[in-house]
Amino acid sequence: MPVDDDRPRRPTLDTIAHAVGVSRATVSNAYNRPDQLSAELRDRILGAARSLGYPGPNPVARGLATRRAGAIAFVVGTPLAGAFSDPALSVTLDGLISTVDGHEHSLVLMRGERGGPRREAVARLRADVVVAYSLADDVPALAAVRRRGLPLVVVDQPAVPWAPRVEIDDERGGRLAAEHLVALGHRWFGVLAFPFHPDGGEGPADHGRRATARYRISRDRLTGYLSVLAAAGIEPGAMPVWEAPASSREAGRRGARWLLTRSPRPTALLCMSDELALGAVQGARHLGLRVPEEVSVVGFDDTPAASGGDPPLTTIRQPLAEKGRRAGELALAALAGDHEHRPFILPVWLVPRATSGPPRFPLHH
Amino acid sequence: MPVDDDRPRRPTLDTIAHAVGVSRATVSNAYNRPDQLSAELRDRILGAARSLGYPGPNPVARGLATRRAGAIAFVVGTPLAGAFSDPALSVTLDGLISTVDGHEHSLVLMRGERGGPRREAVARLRADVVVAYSLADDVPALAAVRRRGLPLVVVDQPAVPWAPRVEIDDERGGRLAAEHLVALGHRWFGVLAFPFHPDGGEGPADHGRRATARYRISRDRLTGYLSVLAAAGIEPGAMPVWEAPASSREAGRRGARWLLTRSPRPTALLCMSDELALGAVQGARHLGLRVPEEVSVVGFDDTPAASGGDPPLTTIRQPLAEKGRRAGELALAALAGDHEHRPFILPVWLVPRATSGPPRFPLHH
DNA sequence: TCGTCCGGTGTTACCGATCACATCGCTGTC
DNA sequence: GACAGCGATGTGATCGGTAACACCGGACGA
Repeated sequence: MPVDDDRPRRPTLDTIAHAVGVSRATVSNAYNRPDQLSAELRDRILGAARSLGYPGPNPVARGLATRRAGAIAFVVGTPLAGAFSDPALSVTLDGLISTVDGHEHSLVLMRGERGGPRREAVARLRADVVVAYSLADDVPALAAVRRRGLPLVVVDQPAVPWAPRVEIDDERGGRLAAEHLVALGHRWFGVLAFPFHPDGGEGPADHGRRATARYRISRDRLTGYLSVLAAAGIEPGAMPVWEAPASSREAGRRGARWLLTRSPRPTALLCMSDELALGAVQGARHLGLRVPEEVSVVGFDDTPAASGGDPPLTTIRQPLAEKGRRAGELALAALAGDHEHRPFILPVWLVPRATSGPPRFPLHH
Repeated sequence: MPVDDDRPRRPTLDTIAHAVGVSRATVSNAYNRPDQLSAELRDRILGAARSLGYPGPNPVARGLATRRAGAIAFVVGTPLAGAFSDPALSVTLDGLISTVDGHEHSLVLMRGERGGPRREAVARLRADVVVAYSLADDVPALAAVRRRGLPLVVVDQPAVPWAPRVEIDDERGGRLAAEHLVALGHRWFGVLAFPFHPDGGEGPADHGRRATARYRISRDRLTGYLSVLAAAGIEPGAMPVWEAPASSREAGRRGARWLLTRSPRPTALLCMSDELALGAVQGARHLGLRVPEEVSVVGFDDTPAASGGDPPLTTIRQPLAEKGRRAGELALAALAGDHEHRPFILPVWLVPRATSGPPRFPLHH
């Protein structure tokens, strides 16, 4: 790629230095260390810069000299499009950006295809620290991050022993949801699950697929559900589990349609996200089932759509925005050389709303 | 900020060059121009790099040498948090990222506070081109972009004469929505509008505020609405217009609550986004009004939530993903030195669904 | 047999800054 | 009155690459 020198060369520090008759370092100081020179000279320099159209020190060159890219990378594993349509991600990202922005760092986004972000994209990444969000365990890109010597901060996933992380107790979240429904008297359940493997698979997930899951979150939430059901004397082996390919309403509708046509029909659906749950509510209605009279639905996350929905969704709340903020703080800390490895575990709560209630026939069949 | 040299220096091109006994340029070629050296030597170099833990050419240094930051900046004007919660943005951004990703460019995000992105953040921006999304006209940050000599691509807003842009015919969209409702027999309207000014104001918008609007989109859509109503002989002066501070359901609910308590009560609500419209539907229901029997609601955008909602929303469709993709193409083109200034205007359609119908009393009063 | 072309590699000059340190002219002090 | 101290500026090395071009030896054509 030849540099196209047809466009006029833009002014640099040198241009200004010559014009004012001082050294390059002094011009640099005018921008970066105002206390190092007299106010009068500084004004002269800045004035000359303005009239010469110099926009300030080139950030890339500065980056080389300071050996900092001046950016933090946010890496999403979600396949292809649609990543940003996930409100859980939106809210988390928003918390993150609100923390790092202003601290002279910008945010660069890197997305992955199926199987995670590309290794070579990591090699080209201009960033000082990487925040990984919702990646499968052991994606090759992470090895590339380590190879580059970049600090890594993990949100939820993947499980990386050498990286600080912020997460919630997903198993506890699962238990809270299941306990709520068991307490209401439900005995027949269906699970609308996150992906277990990064292969885009959709459909009923058998035991083998669940056991080898490469997403810790899906594993933990499912474990939470099952432990409660087992304790309540419910045979977990027979419980239908639908693996959705993504956290979207459309996927939730499809899953619910399958789950609610099993026999015996579940009276309660445990969903791993609010989007899936919202889709499940729609799916149930399409089947002519009333929520919560005939089917209870419990989500996960408590996104804005959950409380604003119709009906408002019973769900497990996790502090999404705070998760983003904490991740930002950890990233900033890593940049400052603070290598804290203690995971940050945020709380979860049950938020009962209008999509859960006692089953119509407490003793189904 | 002193460079912390306590951490061991990482290998560079020189390290590898010395180890293999070739020149720096040859190592560089091994990565960037495989055809410039023998395959055997290339393998030896790459092998040495691997065993020495060299992660490949430093992207920042490469950026300085090639005079490219290797990134495109996406600048959002939306105040503070919540930007990513807007599905219209999500979809557009996704289209954009899917285009530029893979072309050796990453995406850096810059958000603004009230009043737009900060000028100084623009000065520090490591990017080769800027994509501005939904900014008010004349925000100071744009002057900074120009000062830096960065190409600019505009999506929808702001109106910048020297920048290529992609947009829709917003006035036509407004007309389509209004014509649909007029044809159904409506005579009493309310408008749920986007912000007219970047001051976070919320409430009824009088004529003065509307006339000085700094958001072209809000201006044009409103003009579209009003032109149709005027043609139908409806006095536009009396029509209530609520200015929402953001495109969110919560804001929509609040606006609808005010609009639907005017007298005479509007039988139809023209909303500038689907999120506002979805909120309006909820607001109407809270007031005990049935949609569409007692209130018709028409949105704008046709986001996934519009079709998946309950009830499905009558709306104006615009090709959001394509907008993002086109913006990406324009950005890539600008990078390649192609300075095309013809605006890219995408089509809009009316999508009638379940939230619009004839008014209960065609001749109100 | 000699000149030329060509693939492969080294040379050298940047790219546009930052930073540690040297230098310079004053002022204040004993 | 000499010297230390200090604020203000200049010097020179460096950050880690890229790219144009020079150079070198062997193959090939005349």
